[in-house]
Amino acid sequence: MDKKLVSREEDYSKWYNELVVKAGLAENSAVRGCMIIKPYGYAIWEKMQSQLDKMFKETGHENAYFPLFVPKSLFEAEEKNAEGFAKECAIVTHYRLQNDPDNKGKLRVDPKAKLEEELIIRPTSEAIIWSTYKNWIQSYRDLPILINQWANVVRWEMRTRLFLRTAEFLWQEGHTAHETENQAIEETKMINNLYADFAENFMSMPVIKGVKSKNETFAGAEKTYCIEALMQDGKALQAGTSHFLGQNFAKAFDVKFADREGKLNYVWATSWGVSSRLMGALIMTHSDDRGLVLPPKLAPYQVVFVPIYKNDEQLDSISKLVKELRYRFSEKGITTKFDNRDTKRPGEKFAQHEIQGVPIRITIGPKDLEKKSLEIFRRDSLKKEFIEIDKSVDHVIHLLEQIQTNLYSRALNFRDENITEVDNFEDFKNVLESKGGFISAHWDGTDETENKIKELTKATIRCIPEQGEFSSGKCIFSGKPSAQKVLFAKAY
RNA sequence: CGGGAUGUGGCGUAGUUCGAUUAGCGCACACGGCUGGGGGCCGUGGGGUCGCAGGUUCAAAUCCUGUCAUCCCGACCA
Repeated sequence: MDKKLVSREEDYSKWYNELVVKAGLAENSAVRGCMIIKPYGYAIWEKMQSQLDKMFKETGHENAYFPLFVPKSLFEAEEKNAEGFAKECAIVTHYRLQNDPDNKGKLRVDPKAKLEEELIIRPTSEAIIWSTYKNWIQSYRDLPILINQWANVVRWEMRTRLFLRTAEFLWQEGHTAHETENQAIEETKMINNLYADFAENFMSMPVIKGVKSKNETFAGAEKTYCIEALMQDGKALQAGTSHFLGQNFAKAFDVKFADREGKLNYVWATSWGVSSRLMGALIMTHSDDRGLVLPPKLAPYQVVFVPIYKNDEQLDSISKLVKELRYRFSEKGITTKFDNRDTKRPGEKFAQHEIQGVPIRITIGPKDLEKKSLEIFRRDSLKKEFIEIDKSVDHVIHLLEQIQTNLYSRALNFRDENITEVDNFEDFKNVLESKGGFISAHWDGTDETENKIKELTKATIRCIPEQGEFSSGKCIFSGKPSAQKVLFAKAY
């Protein structure tokens, strides 16, 4: 099979890029670091979006939309947040172009159109949102505010990678305001659990829930909760974060409310987000050498019908059957597509749907019509079977469930096999070099040790896990006492 | 911003060391036909002036200078 994609042993990033392009998910744009999301990729994103949106709404959140531009004075209000993002901001300084007198047919920036105050293109929206919340909140009766926004943000990254890191990306960001510290913390945790639920039950991607070390905590947050996933090349990927912001933004933007006793208090805040990076996570969790593998719950269509025919009469009778089947499938909530393009041959269609990760393919030809059966192919195991037409609907329902859980358990096995317990720094380095994956080890809790390990090995603390072993021990690097093991890994 | 590399039809490339036919090939594309149960076959055809600017030369994709862009490796990050 010389036509398959670059094999796993070869450069993983090349493999990843080729896959993204060949599957028709996205491509690089002419603008450096930016990405064009193609229809098929966007369809998957929309699936994720609508599911997450539903989950947010079920937990009491509403959608709203805030401006793309953040005046610099607002942006710098919360100092830590501003400092954290300053190095990667795109800035609007002018609002008009004019004909260039020295260069016919070209335009130039009109020097007279300089903005009095620069506008930052949001790298995240805390600033603009909290400057707004100030006006919305007077009393505890105005709380909580539970708002989510679907938006694009810009972070001027040095090095980019399709979906995983692009200069502009799509995401959702939740921004909530609460009466008490406890309520805000509960919200932060609830959202992190919601993200984990989404990752595991919809993306079939196992994640580890935990808290970030101080070093890795979001700029401006008190505490960052996260979900961490492991990719097939042994690198970790931060899949979602939920931040407890304390009163930092309330103080920076002077957002006070009258509490139940009539006293003025700063409100408590959270923010949380997942981005189009989840697309990258999805790809890097399940794909194989034939291409993308999609969990049925996120596939733009779950079943594709491919007809095989020699003449119009054959196609007609196949089409008739497909039409009926599609109707029966859609009654059961299964999404289908009939690939009756006359411009491609079956073999090419098979290959294309495999690259695109369609969970189930049903092939129908004259032989099947005769035998009243169908050829059903599942993408995850690459196995074919023949099923009687009358039993096909129930069978496909069952198969889709199986694929969904099979993908999860496959990924879970891989993940668990790649968590290594380590007791000393030598082993730590060896495992990191040879095997990769997560390394569970004791850490003394200091920034200093964390930075030193990062410097020496490029591994960072992905999270302090919520669950697992809590026995105390000695830090593998400094030998100082440690309360619990934390997870290290090289990360995207 | 530091280190390395590369720019040749839509994509991938050969040619560059050592200057010389009409810049070659594969894929893709278009047309015709055979086909059709895993990226099939045959034939025909269209499309490039070699990233850009300048220089050397009888002659430049090839040599020189400058410039722009992209990619990879670092630092930074969801």
